[in-house]
Amino acid sequence: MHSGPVASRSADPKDSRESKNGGGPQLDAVSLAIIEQLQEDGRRPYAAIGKAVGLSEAAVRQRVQKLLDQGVMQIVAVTDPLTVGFRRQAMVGVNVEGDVESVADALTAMDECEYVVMTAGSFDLMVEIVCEDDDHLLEVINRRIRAVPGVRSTESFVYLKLKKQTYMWGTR
Amino acid sequence: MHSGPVASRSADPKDSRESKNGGGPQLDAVSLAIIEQLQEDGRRPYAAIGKAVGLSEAAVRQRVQKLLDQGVMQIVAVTDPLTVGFRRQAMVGVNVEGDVESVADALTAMDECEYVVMTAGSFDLMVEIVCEDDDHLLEVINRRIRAVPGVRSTESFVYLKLKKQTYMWGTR
DNA sequence: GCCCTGTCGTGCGGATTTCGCAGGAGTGGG
DNA sequence: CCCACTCCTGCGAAATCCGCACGACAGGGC
Repeated sequence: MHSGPVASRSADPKDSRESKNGGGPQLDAVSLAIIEQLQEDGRRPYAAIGKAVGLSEAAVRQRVQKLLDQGVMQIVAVTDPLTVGFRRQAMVGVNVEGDVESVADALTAMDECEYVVMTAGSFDLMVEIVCEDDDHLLEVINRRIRAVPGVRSTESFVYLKLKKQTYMWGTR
Repeated sequence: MHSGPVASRSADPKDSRESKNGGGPQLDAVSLAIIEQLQEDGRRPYAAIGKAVGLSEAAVRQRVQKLLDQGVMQIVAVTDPLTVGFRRQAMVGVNVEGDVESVADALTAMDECEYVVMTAGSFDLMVEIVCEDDDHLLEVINRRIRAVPGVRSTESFVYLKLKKQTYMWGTR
């Protein structure tokens, strides 16, 4: 009475690239199910998760720990920044001349950049900025981001109201 | 030997608007500190949090529960969608004629829209889309979003690579 | 074939944490 | 002054977390 099709484990021991981004280590169905459980409630007990996915409590615990260590997933509290005292946010589209990735790395290093993604389209990069007030936002966009070598131009979209924010990937 | 400046509690009993968005219920310093703890590790024990913020275990537990109930914060697992099998993502800028908020509500109702925000700038709305493949993405953008009444035009930015994704608001 | 190695799951205590409840302190209104 | 309300504390019972040892299974080298 174990589980059914458990642990096909396509993982290749030699091929353990934990690059945190890019292709990814290819999760099996059980790990996916565990992640779904934790997306519904990040504090759900391991035993309850085990019951839901057909694994023992200890096995779930080890898998979760590994997913955490590998950086595949993180369990965190998320909030509406406006509620927590960050009054100005913006999405910034960036156009780059030269190496896009090096610019992306420079932006990634900034604390105020909460989200950095390389895109196809009329922007090369999209960056989400979280600031305390207008002065702070102005400084980040006009002084810091535009000062990065390779940045040709930027366009800003100041947030007026956050309507939706979910983390239910895979739960559909 | 309690704590020092605890519980100034600016909360006004009459003024308990828990609108989930917008102004917000004005968190005090202690709740902020609790959130910071849980942003570092969503599974941190209440007792450890209590020690860090100068409160008893039970008090922390009650505060966390309230923050959860009010929708100020949620504790969840977050992942890189690419790792979890969602191979196509895009940010979509939307221009609206008429009531922006009703369009935003319509987009919010779509499962594939993971993030919806009203903005100032050359777009009225920015929407993040998470899809399984190109067909799926195409359908969501060209059929569903553009079919919403009031949508004048859209511009898409397909994700090539996610460079940064953090949840450390308030931890700075 | 055989052994060695590494990965993964299970079972089992003991320490820790969570949870529910009752009580006390502080505040504001009638 | 009393009442209603909110928030914090303390405590005991139940549930959970955590480390550890063992067995099962697959792959590589000899």
